[in-house]
Amino acid sequence: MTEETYTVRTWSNDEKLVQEKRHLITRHAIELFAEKGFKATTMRKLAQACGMAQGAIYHYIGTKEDILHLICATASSGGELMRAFLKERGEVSPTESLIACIRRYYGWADYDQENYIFFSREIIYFSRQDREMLLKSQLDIMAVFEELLNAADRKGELKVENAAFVAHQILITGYEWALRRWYLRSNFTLEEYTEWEIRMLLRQLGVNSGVISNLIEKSQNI
Amino acid sequence: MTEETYTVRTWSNDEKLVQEKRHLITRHAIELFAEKGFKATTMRKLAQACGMAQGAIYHYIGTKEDILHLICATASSGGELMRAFLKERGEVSPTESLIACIRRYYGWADYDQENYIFFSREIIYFSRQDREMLLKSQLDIMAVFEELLNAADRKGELKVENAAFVAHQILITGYEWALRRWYLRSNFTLEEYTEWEIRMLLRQLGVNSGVISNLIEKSQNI
Amino acid sequence: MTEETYTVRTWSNDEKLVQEKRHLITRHAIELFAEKGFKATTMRKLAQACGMAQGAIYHYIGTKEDILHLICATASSGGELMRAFLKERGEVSPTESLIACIRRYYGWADYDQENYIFFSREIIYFSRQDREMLLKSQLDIMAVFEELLNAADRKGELKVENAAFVAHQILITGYEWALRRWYLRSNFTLEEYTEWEIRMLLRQLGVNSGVISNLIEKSQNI
Amino acid sequence: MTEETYTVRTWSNDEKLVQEKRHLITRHAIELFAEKGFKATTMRKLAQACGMAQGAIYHYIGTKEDILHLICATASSGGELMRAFLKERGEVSPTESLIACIRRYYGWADYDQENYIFFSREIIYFSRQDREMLLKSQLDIMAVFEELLNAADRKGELKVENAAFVAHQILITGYEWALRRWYLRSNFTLEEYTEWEIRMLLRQLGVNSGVISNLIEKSQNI
DNA sequence: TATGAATGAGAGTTCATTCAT
DNA sequence: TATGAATGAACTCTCATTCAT
Repeated sequence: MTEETYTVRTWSNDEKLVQEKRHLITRHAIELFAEKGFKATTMRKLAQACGMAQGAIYHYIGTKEDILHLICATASSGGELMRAFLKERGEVSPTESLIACIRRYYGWADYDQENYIFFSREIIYFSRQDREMLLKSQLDIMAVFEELLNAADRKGELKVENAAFVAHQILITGYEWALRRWYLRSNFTLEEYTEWEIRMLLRQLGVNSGVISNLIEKSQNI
Repeated sequence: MTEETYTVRTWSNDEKLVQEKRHLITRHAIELFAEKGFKATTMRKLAQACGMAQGAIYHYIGTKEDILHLICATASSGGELMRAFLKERGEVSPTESLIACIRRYYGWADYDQENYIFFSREIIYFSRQDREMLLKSQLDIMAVFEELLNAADRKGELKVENAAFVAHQILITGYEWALRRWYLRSNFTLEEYTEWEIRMLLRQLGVNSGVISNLIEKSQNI
Repeated sequence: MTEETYTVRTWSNDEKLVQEKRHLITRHAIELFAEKGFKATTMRKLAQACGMAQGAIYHYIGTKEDILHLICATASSGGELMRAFLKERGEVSPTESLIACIRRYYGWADYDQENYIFFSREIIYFSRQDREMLLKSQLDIMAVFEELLNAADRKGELKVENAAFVAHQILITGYEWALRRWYLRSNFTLEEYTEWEIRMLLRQLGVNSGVISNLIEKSQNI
Repeated sequence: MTEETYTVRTWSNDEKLVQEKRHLITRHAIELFAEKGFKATTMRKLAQACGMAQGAIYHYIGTKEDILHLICATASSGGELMRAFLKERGEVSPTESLIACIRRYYGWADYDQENYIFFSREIIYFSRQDREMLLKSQLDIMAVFEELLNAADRKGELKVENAAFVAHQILITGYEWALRRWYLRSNFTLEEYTEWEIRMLLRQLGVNSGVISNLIEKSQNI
């Protein structure tokens, strides 16, 4: 958990109200920023989308940039979510866990597409701290993949030479689904896309074809 | 080759000068846009960077948006370049050609990093035509990879089940190098990154380990 | 009544305030446009004249051109005003009505001098619709004069050969008072100018000198 | 002849060349100014119309405003032209001369329509001196009409009570032809318009209907 | 003399932010 | 606490004018 390096200004003392309104604001902000971009989204439009007066927004935030920070703060715990997901699923073979995590991550990428687009596009407007936080989140996710790969290797389920590279490929393949979904969809459903990634991945890690098919089939039934 | 759907205004009749100045402008624009973003880059700063007066820029372009179009127009011939590259290299085995093309493309991604970042970030500000042009360029490159994969398959050099997916992965892996180089570099050089991609790729296509090593070694001597 | 073909943008929902501010803006705009011209009047100066900040004006209008339209919209009901005036005066002889209308129109021309100057000068900057609206207004006024001339003729009060031409002359004589008042005043008061016009007019329509004097005297007592 | 109160700058010593170029410039300037307005006409467009380089214009004039002055200087001798025209026609009855002058003036108004529109519209951009010069020109023309009216009155050809007012009306009727020709033409040809003015004028000056017809017919054969 | 690239002040307009109500 | 009118700095773009060639 990164320390909150700066506090977003508010005029209100009612913490709960502040949370509520900030949630409202960031929710609509992501949508608008993803569509039109941070700079091209005016506070007027954002206020309108939130059903608030222009001035009202400034009761809960200090500046437009603060919104980015708030979005960041709520959206930067990828690694933790992944680990929580793993724990919840309980003990299975590392390879099965890996497959489940890929499915999970690609599902998020699809669901949070707007966020992914938004973060990749507006990254320059984030503060250094926020940028680092976002990077850390992605590295965290990669670390999870890497650990699972290594664990599976140790168990002899597969053979990985460069876990860092492979983990990176798993991540970007999911990430690019979010970014390019709009035209990838003419070739693949998310399900197909995910399956092909898993299949190709396991094949390059030396897993036997029959085993791959079994693993995939098994993972679909979850 | 898409027809140029609109002409960028200029007050000059000296075609050569126009080319020169536009090159100057786009060069600095890419740099600034990549760093600060399109909206956040002011024409004053761009003019300054170009060593021109504010007004001077407008001799060679009509509007700020035109700059995007000019950048696009010069950067949207990926497929053609790739095919030209292939032709120039002459007849070799499809697999060797594939490897050479991957090296070539990743080299471009590294060299044009700023462009790649810029395009992925500022895409929303492009006109529909320009967006389509850029997409077409990427699809063109993917098509080259796909064709080579299929050719290699037909020759029995490898076994590909879903050439479209694999081509997509080759592309995005190169693309993401450009986008994430700043932190990937702490793990890989471009050379290493490219080699790992080639190695993983061939492995998942069922190429024998020994052959892979040979092919990679061979391809390095070009 | 022409339909309002386009709506002028405003950020305010308070209709009354919008009306008020627009009135303020157009009032000062006419003054400045009449003095310096539309193009030579800057929005900064206009804002200053209105006692507003530069940006404030744009809460109530969309563009500088909109001001022209707003001015137009309020000033293009000449014919209706004239007919309303006629109705209000009730039934009198057409000739007497004609004389009253001339007095009325010349009075307006004097009162609205700035408008008249402004319209005649800045006409090129008006939209086609607005131009047509203004022309229609003038033709409407002419039509009133023409009808009264014909009615008077039918009643045998005077003899008119070309009512259109005569109506046109009545109109432009009033119109030119507005435009040239600044030097005409060294020869005539508005009162004298109007009387000479009426006198000359009736004379050319074959009205007996004695009758003319009576009619004029009568019309002065209103 | 008004004294030239200020000299327009030139870099050339070749007086003839200067005259020639200035003529070229003013000729095109009138056209463009009449169509688009003084402010809306750019020096670039003017230079283009003249077939000169932007910079070249500034060899022959000092500023854009100078062009207005130059136009003025060439166009402000209405009274003299009228008197020259009278002299040339030789001795005829004042009334016949009056009619001829009206025809002449209305012909000019038609021919020089662009000038008339231009002067009436752009008057605000003229210097005080130029404005006075232009006024003087119009007053000169009116003076000619006034003198002819008085002479005719003295000869008993007609009866004029207020020669100044009548002269003013003759003038503005011609002037308005130039300004409103674009829609007046749907009702009158210039010839008809002029005849109606003459007919109405003579009638209001107490000239006998038969005589009017004779005079008009006679005047047409010139 | 002619050219047209360059200059930069200043135009219209936008918009994050403030503050009286 | 909420409103939205007001502010004014800063944006993109224009254009009369200059000046090196």
